[in-house]
Amino acid sequence: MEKTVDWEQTALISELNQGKELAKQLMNHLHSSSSNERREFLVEKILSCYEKALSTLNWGEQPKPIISMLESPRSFANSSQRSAGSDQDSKHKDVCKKRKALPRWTEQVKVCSETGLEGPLDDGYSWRKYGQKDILGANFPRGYYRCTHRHGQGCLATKLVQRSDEDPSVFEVTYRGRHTCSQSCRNNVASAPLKSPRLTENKNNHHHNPHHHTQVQQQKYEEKPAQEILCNFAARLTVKTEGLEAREEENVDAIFPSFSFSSTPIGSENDDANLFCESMLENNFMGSLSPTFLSPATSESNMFPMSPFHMNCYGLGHNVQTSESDLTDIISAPTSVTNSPSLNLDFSLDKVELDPNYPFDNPDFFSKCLPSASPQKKKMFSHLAD
DNA sequence: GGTATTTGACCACG
DNA sequence: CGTGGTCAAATACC
Repeated sequence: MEKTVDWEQTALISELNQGKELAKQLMNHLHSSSSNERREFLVEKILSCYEKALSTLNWGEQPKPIISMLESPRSFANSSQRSAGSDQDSKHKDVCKKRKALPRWTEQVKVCSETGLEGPLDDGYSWRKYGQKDILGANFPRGYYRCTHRHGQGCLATKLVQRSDEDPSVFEVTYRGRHTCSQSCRNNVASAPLKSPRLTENKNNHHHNPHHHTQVQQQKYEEKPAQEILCNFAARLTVKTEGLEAREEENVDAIFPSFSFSSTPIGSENDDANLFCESMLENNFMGSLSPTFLSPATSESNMFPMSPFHMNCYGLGHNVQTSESDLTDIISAPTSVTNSPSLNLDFSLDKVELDPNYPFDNPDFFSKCLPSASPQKKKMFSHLAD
């Protein structure tokens, strides 16, 4: 428990420091010719920082329903073992009780509401929706997705997508289980035809959904070129590891290599790194990584030795701090450790355990992985690659 | 016709 | 018994 307290304090300090630095950044942007979008983004991040800090202080007092629900995993229907039709009576008898054993983590994916971008973004994997449920206390229904290759390859990865009540432009995506399928991440990362599951808000919910997004908007979204959508994907992405019970299968330390959980203020010298993270997000790059980083067993996993970097960008100290205990105790925290992209921006690429073979110096890298990055950012990446 | 989504029903858990 | 998670038939889409 002391660890938790220490961590809380660290997280709190980090968030507050971060808020301060972001405010400074914002001040600079006020004097420059920065776009309103950039300013709004900073404001949003600042608000988020303080929100997180406050939430940290309130730990255990007012757990969000959505988070606390994660504490009580339900039965796990191992559908691959289920037979249809005649076997109805026993169909749940052989339910695997080990759902809890599956690694879980949550991402908060923020999208620009004004872009008409709706629904969870493509994360590099193909998902098939298998259910939708109105959740008590939530304004929006929760969507249930499983890997398309469940039957073909027995991939048990699933995810839950819950639109945030507080900020409808935020989707909480809870991944569960890792991909054992061999679907190619790289294809999806590079030219991800943005999958657009149908709106999760539906007729059951429109009565309390003031925005009342309809199929029309959905259509608009679907017709948008992926690049444009990605460009509009102003992003906030949080990854919360919700359970590391998978330790029984793999060494967590190996999954989460050491990284700093620093509260080093973000100076101007870190702007590059900041932009780097941002750009990764804008191109949905991180989203593609996330399902991967807990999937070292997947043959594709080595494609993205970026996980530590990912965590450095988004402050996943949480995971390491709590890897020894059942994280479900921690998960009841009202919010994530942080969803602030710049928490740990004092990294250097040396620190990060990047695969030396990772093709940063490959000209194709930017065109393939960062198709919509601006020339300036691409240039900046080149600089970082050096 | 194959594949994906919707949706009501069922089930397990607390 | 209420709730979240899943199934599977019906439906929609390509």
